[in-house]
Amino acid sequence: MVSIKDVAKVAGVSDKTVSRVANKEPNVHPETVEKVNEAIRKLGYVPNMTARMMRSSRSTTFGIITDYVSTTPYSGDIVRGIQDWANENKKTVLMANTNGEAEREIETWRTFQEHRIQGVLFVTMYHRIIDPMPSSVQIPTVLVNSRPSKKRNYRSIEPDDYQGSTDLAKYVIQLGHRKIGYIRLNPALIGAELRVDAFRKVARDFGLSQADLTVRLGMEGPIGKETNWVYREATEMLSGPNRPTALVCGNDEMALQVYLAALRLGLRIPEDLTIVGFDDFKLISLGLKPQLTTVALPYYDLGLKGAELLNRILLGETPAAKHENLPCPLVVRGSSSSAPIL
Amino acid sequence: MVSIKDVAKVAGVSDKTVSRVANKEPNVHPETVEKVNEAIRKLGYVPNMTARMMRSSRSTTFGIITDYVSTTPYSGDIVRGIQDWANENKKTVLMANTNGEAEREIETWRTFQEHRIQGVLFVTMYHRIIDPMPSSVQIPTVLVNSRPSKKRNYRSIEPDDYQGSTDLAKYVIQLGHRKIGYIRLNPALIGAELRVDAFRKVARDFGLSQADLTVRLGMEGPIGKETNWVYREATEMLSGPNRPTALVCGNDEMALQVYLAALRLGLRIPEDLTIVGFDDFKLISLGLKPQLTTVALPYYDLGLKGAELLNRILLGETPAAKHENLPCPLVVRGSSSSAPIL
DNA sequence: AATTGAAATGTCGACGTCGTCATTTATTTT
DNA sequence: AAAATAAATGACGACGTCGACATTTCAATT
Repeated sequence: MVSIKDVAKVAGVSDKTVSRVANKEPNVHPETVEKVNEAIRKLGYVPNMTARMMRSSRSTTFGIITDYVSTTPYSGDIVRGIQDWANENKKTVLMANTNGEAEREIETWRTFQEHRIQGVLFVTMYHRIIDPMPSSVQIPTVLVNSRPSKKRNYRSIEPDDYQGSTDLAKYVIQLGHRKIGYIRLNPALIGAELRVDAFRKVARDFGLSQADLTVRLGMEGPIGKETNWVYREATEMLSGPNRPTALVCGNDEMALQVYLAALRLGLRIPEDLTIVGFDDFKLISLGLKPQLTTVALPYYDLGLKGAELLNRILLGETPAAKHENLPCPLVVRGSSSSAPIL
Repeated sequence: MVSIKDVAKVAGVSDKTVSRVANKEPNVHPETVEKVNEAIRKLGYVPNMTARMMRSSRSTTFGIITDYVSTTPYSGDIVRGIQDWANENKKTVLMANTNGEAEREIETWRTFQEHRIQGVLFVTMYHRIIDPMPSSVQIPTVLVNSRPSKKRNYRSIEPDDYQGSTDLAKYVIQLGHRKIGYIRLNPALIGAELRVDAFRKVARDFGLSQADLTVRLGMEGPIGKETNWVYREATEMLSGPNRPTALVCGNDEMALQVYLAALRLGLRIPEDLTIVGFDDFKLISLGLKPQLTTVALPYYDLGLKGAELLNRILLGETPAAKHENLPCPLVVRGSSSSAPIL
């Protein structure tokens, strides 16, 4: 591999001068710069990061630890957000996946330490509470899409499920719907709780009675292996004599089930029934006919801001908030309309 | 940061001996090993990869270059496959995403060179023909999920769309279906061509006439921004007097549209109509009711085998085939059944 | 006890880069 | 033209590790 010394020899200068040129330091004669660059080009010299890091004993690499990448589609967007930020800011990204296994997580922290990375972005695929790194490892870390358990002291970037659900609720209720069904997510997820709480709150604020908002459980069991009651619940709710005019789903996956149930029952969307989801999984939300009104999870921004936050921390700044919430924008599409006038 | 020398001092041995212990070299006195390990534990010493790499001037890092991660869900499984292999084999993974932009790709190759990575896995999210790295860069590279244009000389790992589609066709035809509709993918994708060709071939082999298999175009236009005719086409095909008893979809996304169209028309699945897809995007294939019979894309294995292949190449082996195809297994679920007897 | 071979440990330097400081060369000032 | 200052360049070593080789210690053999 061609080194700075090879370049120096060819350019007829000292290695230090080549170093200067490579790092665009001032006080190098323009002619020398030209000569050196010529040699660099000729030899195809590329600086050796490894040596650089060693010399300066600080790296420019971020580590990403993910848990269950495969289960949630699009969660890869978090990673993409990080990468884009990294690219913009001349950082490199080392990645590892734990599959949710503790042993792998420990190995990963170790590997990251060996590589002397600057900091870690701990990315979970569900918005949930976690407790990373029980070991003695001391690498600056930011949690992305999850909240640290109280005993730990990490900063985090999370989606604002509460705000998203609030906006969604207002939207649906302001469309005039008064009989609303809500099929909720697995209680194991933070988002589930936040979403249903927000919706209930808004319903109350708008004067809906207990009976106007029916909440049913759509999924339960351990994450990744839950049992799915959505189709059954939806069919049941929609078959009754006093059926809701709007069905709100804990997420888009559920909304798909609800579509199928509704169509099977001969209901037209949105004329007879308004359906809304949450997450904006494009595969579903854009694939459905009509397309789904839903709330988008800011995956990409979560990654982007997470990286940015980590960087600020590394720079010694101490950002105010412990947990930053990113907005979940409401995306109105064709599956929702005014409540039918009775 | 604590170095090998600090450990040496505490353990009362030379740095070299610590090195030996750290690398589990033979011929170190058991007592010494114990003493050194004690010191390592006490000081929390973690070997410095950077220095190791420099010393031995070879890294243990693979680079991954991806293009459009976000557009295809689950394609992240390719990356997961690579990571799992890497983890198993003590390699680290450096990642970068190009978003399909040439400039970013060039930057990425450069960065990877700076890091002196061993080799690159070039991962595309669609099965298509590409031409990476027009520059002079010379890093061993394996293409994953895509095929290099002829002029280039890369090895690749690809899904066997043809085999998958062949199996699917046989399955559907052996169920007794004789009037079959096929809604095909964007011609811009290799998979599209392979899938439809295989299906046609099998139909011919089984003695179906030209009229028995109707192929329609479901999507066209530039990748990522195509226009979608699927719902319209499906509705049209299924409304006719002589409608097919089975509808084959270029992928699962299309199958979703077909479900919606069929349900709207009051058709029962699978009693009245068999629907099959391709890809096995779980969000759809498991979300549909009944669940979708489809062909699974071996994303995870693509990554795993890709990493393995790259490693073999780095070890100096010269694997026989230029392009390795991985099987796409047929996954039979509830959306398919025997053709109704007329 | 002397000899021999193996086992255990140590010394030294180099990998590629760049910070520190020294030296040379060019430019400005008096 | 000499002195003072600034600009340009170079020599050297250290970052942490481990390969090559040297030396010391120990156990086995005669």
